[in-house]
Amino acid sequence: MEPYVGGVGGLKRKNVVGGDGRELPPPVLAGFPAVGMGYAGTNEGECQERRVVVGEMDFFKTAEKRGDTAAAAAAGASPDDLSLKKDDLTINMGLHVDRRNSGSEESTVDDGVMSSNDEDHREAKAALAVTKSEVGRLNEENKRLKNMLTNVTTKYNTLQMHFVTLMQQRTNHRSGLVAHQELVDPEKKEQEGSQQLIPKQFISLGSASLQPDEVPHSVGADVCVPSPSNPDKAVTAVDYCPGGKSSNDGIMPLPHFDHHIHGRERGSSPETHHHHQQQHLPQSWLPDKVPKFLPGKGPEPVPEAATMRKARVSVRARSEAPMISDGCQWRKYGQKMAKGNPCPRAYYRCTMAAGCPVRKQVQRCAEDRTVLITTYEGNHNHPLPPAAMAMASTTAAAASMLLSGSMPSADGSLMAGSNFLARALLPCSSSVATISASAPFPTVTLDLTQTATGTSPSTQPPRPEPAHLQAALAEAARPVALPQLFGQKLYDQSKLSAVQAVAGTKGSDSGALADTVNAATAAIASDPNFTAVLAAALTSYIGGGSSSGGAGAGAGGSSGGDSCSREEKTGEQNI
DNA sequence: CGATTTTGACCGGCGC
DNA sequence: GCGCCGGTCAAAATCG
Repeated sequence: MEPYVGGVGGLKRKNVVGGDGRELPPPVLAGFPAVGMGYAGTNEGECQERRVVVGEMDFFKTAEKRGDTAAAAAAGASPDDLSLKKDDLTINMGLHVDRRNSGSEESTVDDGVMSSNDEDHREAKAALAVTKSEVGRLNEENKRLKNMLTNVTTKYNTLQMHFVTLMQQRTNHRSGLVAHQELVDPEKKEQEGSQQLIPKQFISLGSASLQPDEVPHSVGADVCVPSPSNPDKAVTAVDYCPGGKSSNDGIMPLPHFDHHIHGRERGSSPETHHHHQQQHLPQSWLPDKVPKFLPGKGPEPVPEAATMRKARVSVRARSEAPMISDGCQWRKYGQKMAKGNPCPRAYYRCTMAAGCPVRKQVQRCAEDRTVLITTYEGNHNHPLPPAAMAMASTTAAAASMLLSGSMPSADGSLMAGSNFLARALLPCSSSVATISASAPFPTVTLDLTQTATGTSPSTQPPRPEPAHLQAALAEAARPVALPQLFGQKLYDQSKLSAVQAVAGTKGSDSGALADTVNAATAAIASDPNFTAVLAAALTSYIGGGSSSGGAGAGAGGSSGGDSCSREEKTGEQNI
């Protein structure tokens, strides 16, 4: 074994040296440098590296700010039902804010009032009159919208309970080793679930003070995580509920999602294997984890190798900052030019704990370089700060879905319905989760960019009108749309973490998960950060869908983190 | 001085 | 077998 003789680093650098003595990367490389490199330009033309640290785009801080605004809007101004107006979009949506619209309105009125010209006065009065009538109309709309919001919230709660019921049923079946039957007859399951749509189960799930034997065993059983201190000891995720025993000083344990199933993974560097060992989980959790791959039942039995893939979660966000702040600490360990994208792809690994196997790739979208694509992979082996929980939960839930073997069906019915649901439930957001099945690794993409560019509603996907919303909810609640479900604990923790991240964390004794869920429900209207979490929940929800089997290993191509165009070619499906 | 970034080399998978 | 490609390594440089 020869010691590795790595590159010679700086000695071989051929880059131009900047005026400050620092080297400048080749122009193409400098396009959108990743973290720490400081990025001063706003587009590909301004690619010079400078040590002017613009700082990361703080995903959650931004969300919080917007949340305040959105909350104010919910209290007074109108969120304008489900067919939002421009201002509402700026409040609730994307990562960009365009306030020109509201500003221009005000200036119009002011200009009129200040004018000494009679005609201008008349115009100003007319404008004021119009404004007053507009205000009245908006107030009416406010009331109407509040009612609608209540409706949506109620129905969302209903869906949640629905989910919980199904989760428990599913688990009960699994415990009887008949999990696969749920695949065969999801409709029946759902009907049963409908009949048991009772708060009792909701409460039982949410109550952190339940006796151990009262807690449905399934609640935490789906997500077994190795204890950071003792990787060999699987800990159910329920142990991580803030209402539980865990005490943490602002650091929250994370939902764990392990996509590295027993010793196979692309790229087998020594270190990678090392991480594998750290993550090695008791085999007992496997069958439960991948019910889909029970032999001999599926229409297309998937080779075991196909299950041994990493799941990835890709987040697309519009940002001029070099990196989205997701609450974790990252260390850059590489940068490569990826084929088909002039922007370099940066590789980071989590440095919050030694040996944390989580990595992420950051890359600009080739088509729209304002879009930052962050792809997460792996599981943290350490607690996370609250700010990191939302993202981690999102990725965990999404990845868990993939890991569970639930791939999107080629039949788009479920997808269509859920997409509809997503848009209905997220009227202020267009976060769209997509699943790429043909990439080497199954990838969930959460697209948070869609409304950020267009301020014109006409350019947006049609927002559900009230009637449409009803239809969406109804469709989403169809029996066929509620198949075997996702890792329930992840689902719960998604919401949990969302609320905590949004509301600044209730603390370790926040208590009943039910409260959290309720708060999360309330958060729908007040904080766009919930978008990601609900997207995760939806993703998980979809994850229980059909079982068309793992897609093949695509040819060498990259997955979520790669260019937009390629991903679109890979037959991903909208949720 | 430790942590982080930079960057060419190395490695393994895959397609031809 | 060869080349391409994505991912990772690790020495050197840089930062705080």
